[in-house]
Amino acid sequence: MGTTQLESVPEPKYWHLKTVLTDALDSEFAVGEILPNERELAARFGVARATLRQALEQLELEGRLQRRRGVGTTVAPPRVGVAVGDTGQTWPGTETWEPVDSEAAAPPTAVARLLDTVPGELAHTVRRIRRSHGQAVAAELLYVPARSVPGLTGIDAPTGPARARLVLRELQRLPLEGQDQSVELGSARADDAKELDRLPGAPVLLVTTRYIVAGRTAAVAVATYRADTCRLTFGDAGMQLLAG
Amino acid sequence: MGTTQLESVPEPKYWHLKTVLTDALDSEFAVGEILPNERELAARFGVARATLRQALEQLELEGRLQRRRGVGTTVAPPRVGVAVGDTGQTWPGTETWEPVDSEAAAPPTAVARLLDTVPGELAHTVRRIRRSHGQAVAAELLYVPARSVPGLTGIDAPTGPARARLVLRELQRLPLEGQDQSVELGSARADDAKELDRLPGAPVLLVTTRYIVAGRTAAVAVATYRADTCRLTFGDAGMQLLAG
DNA sequence: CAGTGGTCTAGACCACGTC
DNA sequence: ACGTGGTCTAGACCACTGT
Repeated sequence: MGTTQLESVPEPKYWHLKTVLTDALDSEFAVGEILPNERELAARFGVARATLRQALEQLELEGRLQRRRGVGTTVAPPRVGVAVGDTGQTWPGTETWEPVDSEAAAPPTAVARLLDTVPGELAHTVRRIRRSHGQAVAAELLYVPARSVPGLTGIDAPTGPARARLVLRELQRLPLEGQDQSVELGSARADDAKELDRLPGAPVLLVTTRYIVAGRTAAVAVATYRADTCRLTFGDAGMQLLAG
Repeated sequence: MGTTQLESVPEPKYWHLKTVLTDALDSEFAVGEILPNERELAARFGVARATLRQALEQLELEGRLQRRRGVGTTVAPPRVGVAVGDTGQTWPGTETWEPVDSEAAAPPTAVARLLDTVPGELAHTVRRIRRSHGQAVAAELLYVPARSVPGLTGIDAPTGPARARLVLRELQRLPLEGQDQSVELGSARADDAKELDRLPGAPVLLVTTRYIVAGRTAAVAVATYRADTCRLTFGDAGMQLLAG
């Protein structure tokens, strides 16, 4: 960079490093290429490894790098656009989401509030995975209160995907009126992290969807998207790719 | 916590610390309360300050804490829900967004691609701030290509908010057909960080909106929302609050 | 096994807000 | 001036992935 900005407000080293690396990534590296290891890079830039890591962390957060323990640091492909909004009046994703299993469990209190159930009340809890180009991009927990699927009261206890599909089939019978969504930043719980092939605590985008049937909340889904690789799209059509 | 889990897969200290602190925040602290300082907390938990900081960082990312240099660490209020989608066929926010200024500038190449202009071509670039309860929650750059506002060719060069309002008024004359949006994780540029009262590099949610008029992209907005304090809402109505 | 990134330590100094 | 969080260092060891 040409910014020799008089140091009146000295730029942190890791910040400057980040811009240097960003430029290098743009000009000298191809997607998938492996960078030199952290000790080498730190030495080359004359900083401590912790400082170098601070810069790498930000670049990973921005989706420019991908780091894997035991392997190395590679240049990440541009983020994938995944459609999350605008499914309109149809229940989402028999193709996009892959059922994993289902059980009766008490939803977190925040979800119970949305479902308008009493805390501690059980709900069918369906676990699903969303894949894109073979990679898992999101893990979801879909909470369906018993009142929404009365046909399932005396469930014959199949397990795994079969049971999940059973709940979903019952749910999809209902006439969906609309949905609410919200997006916020979070960190991956241990189980989600495992399925998304990330470390616990990795930054994720939490998408909470409230499905409305007959004026009430019939189900709530909390989906955990990998923040490093995903760009969530809402609206008419998938947007073209962005970068930087 | 009671998890004395055999250490077969030893939990990182900062992760365990985080859960301990989370529980403490839920039970023993009120919103706005000031925590003991980092050196004290680190000593109390018997870890190095860097390790303690790793836990605090995650909690800040999740919107549970707010840290300010020279002041201290406080317990954050629940995230604010801010409506970003579903403005329908109306141009957004004469009330929510406060115009700051405007100039003719070449948009970043990613934006130029969306606008379908040649790279380097100038566009009216309007800067706006969005406030919620007095706090700045988002900074936006709205790019309007000259072709969208032909009435503004020989602009008489007012400056600041006046000029911004001029461009907006002209834009809002157009019949809006629809919009596309995408959300991704980013880190705050220095100028945005300043207006959002955060440090450069702070985690933000980047919302890119494409405004469609007569089948074309009439304008593109890139809004930078504080990821720590905001929950973006899409759809029918603002969702009730969530926590955890 | 060697090499990678992930965690952790015990210090130091700096920038900022408040008093 | 003082106390806060922010940056930075130079080490150490651990967990994971590949060969």
